Amino acid sequence: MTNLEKPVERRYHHGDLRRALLLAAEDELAEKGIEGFSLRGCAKRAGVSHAAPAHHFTDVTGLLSALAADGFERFLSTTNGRLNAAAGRPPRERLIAMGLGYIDFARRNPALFRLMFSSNKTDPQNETLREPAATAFQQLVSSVGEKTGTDPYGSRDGQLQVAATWAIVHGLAHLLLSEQMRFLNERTEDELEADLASIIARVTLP
Amino acid sequence: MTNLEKPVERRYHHGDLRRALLLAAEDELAEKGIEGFSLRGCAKRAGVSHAAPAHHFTDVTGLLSALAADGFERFLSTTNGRLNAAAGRPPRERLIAMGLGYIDFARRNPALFRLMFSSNKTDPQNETLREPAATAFQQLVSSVGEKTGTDPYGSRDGQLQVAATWAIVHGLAHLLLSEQMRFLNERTEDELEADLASIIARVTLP
DNA sequence: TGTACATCAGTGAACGCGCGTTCACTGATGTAC
DNA sequence: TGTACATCAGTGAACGCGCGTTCACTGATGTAC
Repeated sequence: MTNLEKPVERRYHHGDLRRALLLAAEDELAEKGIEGFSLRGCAKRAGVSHAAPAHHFTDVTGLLSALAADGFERFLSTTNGRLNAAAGRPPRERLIAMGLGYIDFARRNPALFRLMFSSNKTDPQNETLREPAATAFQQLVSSVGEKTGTDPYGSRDGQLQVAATWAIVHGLAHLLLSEQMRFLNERTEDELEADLASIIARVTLP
Repeated sequence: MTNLEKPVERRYHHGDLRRALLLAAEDELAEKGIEGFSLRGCAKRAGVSHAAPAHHFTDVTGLLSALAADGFERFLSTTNGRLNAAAGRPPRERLIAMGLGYIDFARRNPALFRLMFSSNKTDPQNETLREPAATAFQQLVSSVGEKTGTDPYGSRDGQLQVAATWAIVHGLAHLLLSEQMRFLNERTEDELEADLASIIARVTLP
């Protein structure tokens, strides 16, 4: 029996515990929510003693910040995917597509979304978190700029356009997550997508 | 020394502990946030043993639900105040004024706002919570109806108009609370009010 | 290729902490007569 | 007006729990020679 045939389990060293812990943390977060999240729970999911995470993340905040950073990267790839899928369409349509991707991400990863955008459990100073978050914001600014043909930073109106776009999309995401707008939550997937697009369109007008 | 001159402190019975606990809970929430909130902390603030709250609220969820219900009532009076202050103005302006009240409430009571709208620490089935929450929603629907001159429930477009208004205002509130849109958070109060109005206006067009 | 050794990644017991809840109790209040 | 008594609102000790963190340790890995 060669080493290759040996079962992976029961090795003293994990191999890639950092990655495994991030995956475990995401499961933990999805199941328990931010409020029920615990480091010990993550270690258990990763099949490792509860003191092990300290070797990879200094503390809970470190782990959650890393998870949020990871979330922003996936968030970016979701919105980027929508932008690319709409390549060639008018900038306004691409902006709406990106907004739908934003909402889609929030609905698929509700707890992670809350961690990224409304939690005080991450460390906003953390460089590995700041950078992807800033990139995500920059993508939005670029898309608005592409649509208006100007640099949104350059004018008050440009800034307001960015804010309005972000706000409506962000608001829709939160409302859907908290299930507080019954007639929106009761729509079928297809109706919902169409309606969300129609709502976002109100803000992206000229 | 008559009883009236006696200090209020040190009475075995509190008199109005229920109310005192709600006030204490609000302080606790504001200082510790939802995640750091504890029943014992509330009891301590109210100057009462930590087992006392059980006589008025069955458990933490009960206390937080009552607090959220109270929040919705104050929320309503804030938005109502804005509506009244704009009495006589065109419906569209009144709708915008209400939206500004919505955001103002969120900024003045950030933790309470999160408790009301994004928390799973309240009991949504709780009747005393459901009723004021529904009333708040109904107020929004009415204001939109007043503006369009129709019953928003009656048409898809009416529903979308309600959703869009709520979403943009809700999104702005969340973005301001999480301080994730720098150029918005950096504005002065007056600039901010004007800009928020301008953003909301984009959605309330015809 | 073999050996010595430093470094690294994990273990598991122990710590102190604050939490929500339970419980027998006690002091105050209100009501019936 | 006085008394007996039920009910109510608060006390404080005790419970068990899960948490994050610390610590001495051990087993595996990688590197220098």
